Amino acid sequence: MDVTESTVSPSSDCRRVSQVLSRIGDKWSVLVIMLLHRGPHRFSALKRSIGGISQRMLTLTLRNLERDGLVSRTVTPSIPPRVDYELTEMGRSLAEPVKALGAWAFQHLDAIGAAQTRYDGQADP
Amino acid sequence: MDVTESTVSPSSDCRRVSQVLSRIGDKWSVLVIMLLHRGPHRFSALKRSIGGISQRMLTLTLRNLERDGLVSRTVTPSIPPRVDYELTEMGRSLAEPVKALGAWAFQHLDAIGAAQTRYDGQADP
DNA sequence: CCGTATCCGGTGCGATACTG
DNA sequence: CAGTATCGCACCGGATACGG
Repeated sequence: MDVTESTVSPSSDCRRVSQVLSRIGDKWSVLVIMLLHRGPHRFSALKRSIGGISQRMLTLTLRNLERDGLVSRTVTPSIPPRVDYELTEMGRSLAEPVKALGAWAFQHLDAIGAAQTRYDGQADP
Repeated sequence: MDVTESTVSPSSDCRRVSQVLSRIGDKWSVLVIMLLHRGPHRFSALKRSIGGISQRMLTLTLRNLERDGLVSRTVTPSIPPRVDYELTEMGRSLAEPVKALGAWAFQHLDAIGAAQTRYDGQADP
């Protein structure tokens, strides 16, 4: 199905799309996805790689991603226990557009910064 | 510069990228961008097209996008006043990766929905 | 090691009312 | 028409402590 044209989404779909996008919009999901895109990671490896995330938010983020079918969670019941997270096929396919967006953001970092300073400069002082 | 590989972003850039992505993550920005991608719109036209947005959030969203240099705001001082919003060049370039993401979301709506039901089904009841 | 439970401050966002 | 101002709540997310 071609989404780029002809499909004027009915409002219900529109809201559902927004919900999906809000997932990638929350604070940590994108970081987690990008890390997992390099391969499977353990919980603590993710926690270490992402500086400044609380374990609460990491578990919540991973739960949501798992619920959406984007990451898989495999428990190895040893002592101490070991849990590995990995992108599913769908998760890997999501990584592509996300990477494109990340690349765009990176390329326009300074342009955006300049625009902000310009905007703030003519109002604040 | 090639972002897709070899560039292990230093943490400062990483946070700035996250900030940019948080813009597209907030509730209305993407909708506004997609609407403006079809051409310039007046304030009230945007408000009408997006069902359920308060005028407060519309102004805030537009202000932020303007501050980032993504949309331009042109005032026609008539009575009643008229304000048109339009994507800048940078805004149009952002629309492309955003459309890709939107297309992905649309394509995977049912897969995600199914995954969620499956996940909820084996835990809740 | 991997989580869950609880508390609590910051803020995103809607509702409403008022200006130019 | 296109905003700004104010209030109020819900909820996100950090800190901390505890359990398997």
